[in-house]
Amino acid sequence: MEFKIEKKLKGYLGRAGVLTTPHGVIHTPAFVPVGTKATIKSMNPDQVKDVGAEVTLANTYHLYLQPGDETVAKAGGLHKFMNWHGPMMTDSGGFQVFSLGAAYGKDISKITKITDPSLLIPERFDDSNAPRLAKIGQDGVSFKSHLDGSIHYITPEKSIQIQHNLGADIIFAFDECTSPTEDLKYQEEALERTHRWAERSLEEHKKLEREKIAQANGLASRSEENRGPENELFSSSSLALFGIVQGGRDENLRKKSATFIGALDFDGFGIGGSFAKEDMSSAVKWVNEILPEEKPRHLLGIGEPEDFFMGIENGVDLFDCVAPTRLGRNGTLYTKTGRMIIMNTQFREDFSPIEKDCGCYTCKNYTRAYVAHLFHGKEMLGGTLASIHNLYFIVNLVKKIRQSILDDKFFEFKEEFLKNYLK
RNA sequence: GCGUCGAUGGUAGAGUGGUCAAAUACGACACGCUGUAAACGUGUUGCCUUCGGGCUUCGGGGGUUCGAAUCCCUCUCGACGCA
Repeated sequence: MEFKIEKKLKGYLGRAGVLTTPHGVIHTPAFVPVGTKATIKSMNPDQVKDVGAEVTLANTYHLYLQPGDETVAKAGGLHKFMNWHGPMMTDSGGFQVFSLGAAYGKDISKITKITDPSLLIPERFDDSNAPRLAKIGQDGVSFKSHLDGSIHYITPEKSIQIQHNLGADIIFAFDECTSPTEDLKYQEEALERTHRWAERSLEEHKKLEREKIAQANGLASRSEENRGPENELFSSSSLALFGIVQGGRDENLRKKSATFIGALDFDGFGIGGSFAKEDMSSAVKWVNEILPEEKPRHLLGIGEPEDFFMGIENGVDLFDCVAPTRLGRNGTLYTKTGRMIIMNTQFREDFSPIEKDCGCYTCKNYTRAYVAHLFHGKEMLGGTLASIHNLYFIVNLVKKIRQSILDDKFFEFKEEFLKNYLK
C-alpha cells in the first residue's frame, strides 16, 4: 500500500491524495460504502461501482460468524467471493464491542448531542443486568452470537487472523469502541485496553505477513520459472494494517491515544469511538495534528453530509458510514436541500426525479412517485433505487470536496453546500 | 316462505353484561436511523380538550338492567340449509 499526498488545504490539516492498494487506487478523501456481510445491502457490485465508489468495507465479526472466514478463504478471499474487485477494507469487530455490548437493546448512538438530556440520567443506561451480547475481558471480548447464541471469544490476535483469511487490502486493529455514556474513568481504562490490543494486533499482523512471505518464497524457490513476477506477488498479497485511535470526547485521552497509536508501525490510522456532534471537529483535529502526516487516516463510521467538510478540513482521508444505504433502505433520501422522506404523502403523485440534476441511475430513470410506490408496496427495488441514489449522493459529495481542494475552492464549496443542505 | 348463523373503528378480526373508545394485525400519517443485531424501529390513528378530562360510537329502531358491543324484541342486509 502506498499513500501520496497531492495537495494540501493551506493552513489546515486537510489534503487530497492517492492511496494505492493491491486491488487499485483510491482517490482521497473518499467515501467507503459499508458492506458488512460482504454485500452493500440491496446493491450489486456493478451498481456500487457505477455510483463512483472506489473501495468498500466489510466486517470481520459478521463474516466470521457467517459464513465463516475459512469459507471466505476457500472461496479465494473476499474480492472473489463477493465479486468486488476494487480495494477493500475490513473492520475488526471493534464496533460490535459497542453495538452488541453497551448499546445492545438500547437507544444509544455513538454520536450524541452535548445537549442530550438523557445523558444526564446515568440510571437510564445503568441496567447492568440487561442482556449484552458482548462482554469485555482483559484479553479480548466474549460475544454471544445473535444468530444462534453460541459464544465466541475474540482477541486481537483472532481478529487479525480472521481478517487475514478474509483478505481485504486494508484491515483494522481490534479496538473497543466505547459508549458515549461511559464516564472518564471508564474511557481511560478502555483506552489502555485498546492500546494494548493495538500492539497485539500489530504483532500478530507482522507474524502473519512474515509467514505469508516465507510461504511465497518457499513456493518461488521451488519453481524457477515463476521467479520474475514473484516480488509483485509479495507486495500484492500483503495487507495494510490501520491502528485505531480512541479516547471518547476527552481531549487528553484523544491526544494520548493519537500519540501512542501514531508512534506504532501501522500503515494508516482509524479514528474511532464516540463523539458529540458538536465537538467531533475538534476531537478529529486533536488527533490528526499528532498522527504522522504521511499516513492515511480513516474516520470510522462517519458520516452525514455535513460531517465530511468537518473531517476533511481536519485531515481525514477516508470515511465509511452505513447512513446512505440504511437511510435509503428505510426510505430517507439525501438531496442538496436536506433529507427527503419518500413515503410522505406529498410524493405520491410527484412525477419528478428525486433530484432534477442528479446523475444517478435512479434519478435518470425514475420518479419520486414511483420510488414512493415501491416503498409503500414494500417492493425490494425501492431499497435498491434509494440506496443507489444515496450512495451516489454521498460518494460524489466527497469527490466534489476532493476536487474543491485541488481547485483551491474548498471553503467556497463548503459554504455553498451547507447553506442549501442545512437550510 | 321456513330455519340457522352472522353484521364491531380505513380493512381483516378479537371481545359476548361493568376493568371497552374497544385486543391484535394490516393500512394511513409522522418521525428516527453515523465502523449495520436494521428492506428496521418509534409515536399517532372516533370527536373536542385549559391534557385533568369531556362527548358520541360496535347494522337501524325499541326494550331489560344501577350499567349493554355483549341479553331480549323487531326491522334491514348477508351467507348457508330446507322447501
